[in-house]
Amino acid sequence: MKFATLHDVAETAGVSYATVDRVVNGRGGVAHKSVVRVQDAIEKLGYERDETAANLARKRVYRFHFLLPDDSNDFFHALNAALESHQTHSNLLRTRFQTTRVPAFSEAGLVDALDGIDPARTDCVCVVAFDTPVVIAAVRRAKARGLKIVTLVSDILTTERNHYVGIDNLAAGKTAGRVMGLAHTRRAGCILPIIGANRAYDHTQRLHGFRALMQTHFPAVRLLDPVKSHDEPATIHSVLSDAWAAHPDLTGVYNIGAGNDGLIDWVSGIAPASRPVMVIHELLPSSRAALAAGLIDAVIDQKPHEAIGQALRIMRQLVDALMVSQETSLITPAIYLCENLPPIPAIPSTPSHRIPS
Amino acid sequence: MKFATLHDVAETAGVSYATVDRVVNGRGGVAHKSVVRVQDAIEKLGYERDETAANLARKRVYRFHFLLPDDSNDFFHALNAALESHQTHSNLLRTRFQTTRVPAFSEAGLVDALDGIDPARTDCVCVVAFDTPVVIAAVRRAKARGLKIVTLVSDILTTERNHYVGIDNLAAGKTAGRVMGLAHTRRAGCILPIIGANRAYDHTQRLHGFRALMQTHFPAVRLLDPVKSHDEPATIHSVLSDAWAAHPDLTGVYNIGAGNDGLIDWVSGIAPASRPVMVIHELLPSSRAALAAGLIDAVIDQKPHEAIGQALRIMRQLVDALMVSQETSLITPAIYLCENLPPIPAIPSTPSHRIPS
DNA sequence: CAAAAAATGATTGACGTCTATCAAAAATGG
DNA sequence: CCATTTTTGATAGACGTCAATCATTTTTTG
Repeated sequence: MKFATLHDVAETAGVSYATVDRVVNGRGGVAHKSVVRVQDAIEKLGYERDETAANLARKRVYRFHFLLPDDSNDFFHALNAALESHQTHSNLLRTRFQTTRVPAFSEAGLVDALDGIDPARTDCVCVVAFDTPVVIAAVRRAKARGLKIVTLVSDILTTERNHYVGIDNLAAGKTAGRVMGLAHTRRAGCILPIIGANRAYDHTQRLHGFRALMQTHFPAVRLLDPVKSHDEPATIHSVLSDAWAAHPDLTGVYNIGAGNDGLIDWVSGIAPASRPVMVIHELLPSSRAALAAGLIDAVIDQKPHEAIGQALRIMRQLVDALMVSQETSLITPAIYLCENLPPIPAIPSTPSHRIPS
Repeated sequence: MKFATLHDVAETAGVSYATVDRVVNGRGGVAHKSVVRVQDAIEKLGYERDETAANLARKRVYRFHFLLPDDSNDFFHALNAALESHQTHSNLLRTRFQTTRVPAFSEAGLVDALDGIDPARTDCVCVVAFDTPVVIAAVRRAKARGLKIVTLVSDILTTERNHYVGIDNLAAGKTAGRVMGLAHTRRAGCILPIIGANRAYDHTQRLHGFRALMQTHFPAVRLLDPVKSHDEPATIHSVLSDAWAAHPDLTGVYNIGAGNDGLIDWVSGIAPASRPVMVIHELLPSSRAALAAGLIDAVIDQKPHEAIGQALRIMRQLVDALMVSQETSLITPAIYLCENLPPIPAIPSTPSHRIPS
């Protein structure tokens, strides 16, 4: 039941270890018949390279640098938590992390951070970028220095980064629409979409998806014009009060952006029997609690943990230089109702070495 | 930017490597002050054990044996596929798999398979068991031989296995209920639950959750008595035809068990505008296609891939003997609508060694 | 203070792979 | 057949940890 080693392969192939090494590592200078014999032996023994030993010998270490917005935005908190969770669980994979908080929405801050990354101590950068010429130029400089760039959550000009891991905002909006539509099966209604700002590309994408789906599949439901919230709880609260007064027939609210605390605050003052169907984004402590309490109906979540995991996988592949296809990995959104809330992740705190008792 | 090694720790602690080793591996016989110095050095250097080197040195190999029902049931196919997917991706973790197909519903077959597992070549068994005295006795014998036992999907007497990884069927039923309820927001309705058989514990659990949720939160919706399908497509088809004839006001169908092909077949003959809301279980090729085609509304999925992943994690922990708490890990169900279908997993086929071109 | 016990040091050979070097053998060409 | 070239063999030192041994030093105890 032991694993076959390269030495075993050499023995059953009837060649030396050196030859086997030349074959499996593609060093060339091996006669065809020897290649065949080695491959046959590998096949026969079911040999699988022990990647851990290989990485140990190669001294390969993945050095990743994350640039995350230093935003009060809940979602980035969740993203950060996801990153930390992955950090503690990925010591198996010889990965070193560095994280820099970049002032939110600061072009200069992002550019500075990018320019400050030393390719001598970093292999790959994962950045929540935005698509402006200045940032793109900084990304290009970083790539010229030999760094690999993965954009996260928010993409830039396709040709300049190596990969994008993100959220399929169109699908997210459509999913929200489908949930909302489900709640309007065989009945008319009136829905208020709330958007952070028109300039937020991801928000317009979601709105677009939401609208498209509602219009094709639920034409009996009336969509109000989206109102802007600037992602601020207080604004959302007042926006909702106004809308509720102006449209007594309101049957649904879809908050596309952040600031859900204001929404939750508002809805907790509405009679449950008559409150509109509430669909929001991002599963966070507050939205989770509101969902569990029955104040809102559905949360569309971007699965930050999965996004980070995906990013890490791709970053490793980039460093290993076995990255050819796919330039973008889209995360499909999850739907949470109050009955399928995932367990609250336990606090890691796993020392990698045993402390004697 | 290099990683600190145990030798580095020894040096900065001013002790020998041997002492450091004794500390971090808890071998005892170390003076308190030395322990402190080592711990301080670890802290100072930010040392983290290189698990890959440790596992290499330990020659630790996880040898897992899976006993899965050899059922035509779609779900077990999915489970099997998930297992295979994990197999190809987990060569990093020094894990050896063995899988035995056990004749479905055959107590004797399961017992034979369990008794046939040699503890000399297996560390941990993952089994889809059922809770009968004979099976429990076999599990007890296996444990007595030194094997660790993880039950999957279907649990047995709690005290006899080491861990249960499974599906929270109550939550699954409630989730289905919530989805169905959402589709009956502010309107009455009439729903037909279809069950495989009363004796299937998981089915009754789901039904229970479904009922409880509907009755408390959607009292205006009438629940018909559940009809039995024996999980057979043909039966489901005829059951649906009958119900549709008997209850022209039917607004929802919840199929708790398998046999969805019959359901899909039936629904494709109904006018989309008047068809009931269809909620079913398990995302499989056929149900996925039906969802995408708009023939059904929601699929509640048990995430077999995650379940297997969870089982593997726990099995490793059991073998490492760092398993104390938790006796059961419940998987929360996922909700799939046609807009948030996950990408179809790519075919792996990753040779672990490079083949020269 | 001597004897026993406890703690520490020094060292070594795995584990499976990578990488490199040097010598030896086999195939090739003229 | 000799001189090249190509292909192979043999070997050794990493990588970071585990596990074990044996010798030595320090501390404790009576």
